[in-house]
Amino acid sequence: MQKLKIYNTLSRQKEEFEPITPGYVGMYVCGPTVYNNVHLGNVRTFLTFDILYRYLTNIGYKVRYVRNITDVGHLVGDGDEGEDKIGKMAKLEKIEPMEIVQRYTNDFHHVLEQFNFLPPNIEPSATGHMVEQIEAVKDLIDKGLAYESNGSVYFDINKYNGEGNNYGKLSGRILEDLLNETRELDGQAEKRNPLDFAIWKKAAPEHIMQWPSPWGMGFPGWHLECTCMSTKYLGKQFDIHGGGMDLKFPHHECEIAQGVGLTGQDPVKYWMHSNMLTVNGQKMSKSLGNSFLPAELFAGAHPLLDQAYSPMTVRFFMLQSQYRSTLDFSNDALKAAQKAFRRLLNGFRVSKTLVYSENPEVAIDEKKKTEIEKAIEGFYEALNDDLNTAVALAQMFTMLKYINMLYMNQLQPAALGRETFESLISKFEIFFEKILGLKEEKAQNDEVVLLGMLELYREYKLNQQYEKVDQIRNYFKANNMVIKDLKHRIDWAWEE
RNA sequence: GGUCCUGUGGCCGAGUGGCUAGGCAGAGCUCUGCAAAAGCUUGUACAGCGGUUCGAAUCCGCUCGGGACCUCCA
Repeated sequence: MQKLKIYNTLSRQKEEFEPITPGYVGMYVCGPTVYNNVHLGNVRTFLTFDILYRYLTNIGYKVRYVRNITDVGHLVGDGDEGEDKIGKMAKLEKIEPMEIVQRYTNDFHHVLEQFNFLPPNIEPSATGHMVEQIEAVKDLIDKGLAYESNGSVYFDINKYNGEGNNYGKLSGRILEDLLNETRELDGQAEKRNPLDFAIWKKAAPEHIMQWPSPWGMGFPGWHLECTCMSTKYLGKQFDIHGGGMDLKFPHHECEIAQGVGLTGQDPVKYWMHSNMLTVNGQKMSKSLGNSFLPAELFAGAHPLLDQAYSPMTVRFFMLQSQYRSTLDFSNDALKAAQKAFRRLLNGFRVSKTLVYSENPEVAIDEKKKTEIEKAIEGFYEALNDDLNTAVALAQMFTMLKYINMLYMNQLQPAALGRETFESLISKFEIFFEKILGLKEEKAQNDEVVLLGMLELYREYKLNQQYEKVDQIRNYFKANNMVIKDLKHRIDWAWEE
């Protein structure tokens, strides 16, 4: 088994990954709040964990990957007041909240599919775990770590820390500092301490998403769902919890507090946070208005883009950086990525055609052989080093060079020996397809090539070269297509 | 204001005490009917100033620039 090292936000250093149960990995990733379209920044986070999931699986772990859908409880605006995001959209569009949820869940799935992300093993939703969340609130009240106030229930930070815990340990916050910087927000009066966070919120009568509870009609606090769903499916303690940097505080901090409060145990062994995607050096975010929707990118329909970029180009582009670094999004960078990806893709296509042949005349080229073996090993080493996909790709380009040489007949397979040759080909394909999750994309405009064929057809016909004409017709026929030779134009159609 | 991250060649982006990252772009060569593709060669890069060290892009200090979190955000 590969020795994987992961940067753990909790310890602020790279740690050797050792699962709680040997051979098995439980991993939880905070999914989207489905109140509008996912943007490219969101995609980067899910890509990070897609790579992790693929890699863990590939090196032999049995992985249970849970990624939630937040469909209630995430509030608009600051603090613990404000409307529910989904409720707000539903009101604006005058449709059922569940219609909002369904629409953007579909969009989310569609986008992730385009980027070739593997689906998680379990994709639970907050509204589907209302019972668990209410039970958790009750439990926290029973344990004295939460209190009811005016129909809402808050987590008691002072009480929690008084029991020897450390709220703030994940994000490196100090309670006093946090207190000093607390702004005046509505609804603070209900809390014993401004830092206390809602685990259950009373719903105003006009609030469209609400459930009955021992504290009246209301809805769960945002942080609670992840605690309930992660522990339900992965256990009181599980291996990896991931999400974007911006969830570190307060979301993940609160999850730890809730988890510890409920079970007395730290819920997560390794916390992983992927960094932000930036545009002109600034974080891409919905509120800043500088976010790109995947669909805009694929169509090139955005003022900051001067052409369209395919999903795999973008995937490749993101893989060129390490997940803990910010990544800046620009036309130049994307164009470079497009070219590089296509080069790699051509190598992938070509690799499938390469066949080993013995040749006793050809001596083994030890230098090349060693370089290939080092590249293969280097690929694993790179991913083992906290998923350094940038370095892993660099190894792929070394492998690509030899694949191209073989393809161009600049290098004899026998010069590598059967073993190295075969491992070059098979590893390259596994790395490309299975671990990095790249794939061939059909040309969007194969129609253009078709029209070129028809143009040739027209010319041959004009020159009465009927042999060629028939040949072209046969190509079409072999693909269930026919050429329609009309008076005013030449066209093709599916054979009926 | 507090906490933290960051500044790498024309562009993107790894690295983090001594060993060529890589990609894109540029230049030259080989191959080639022409091209393309492919291969080869080619870059005195590490914000500035000082310090530690036999040796620093890498560690320390200061200065300047950029960013994140502290409030919804992946």
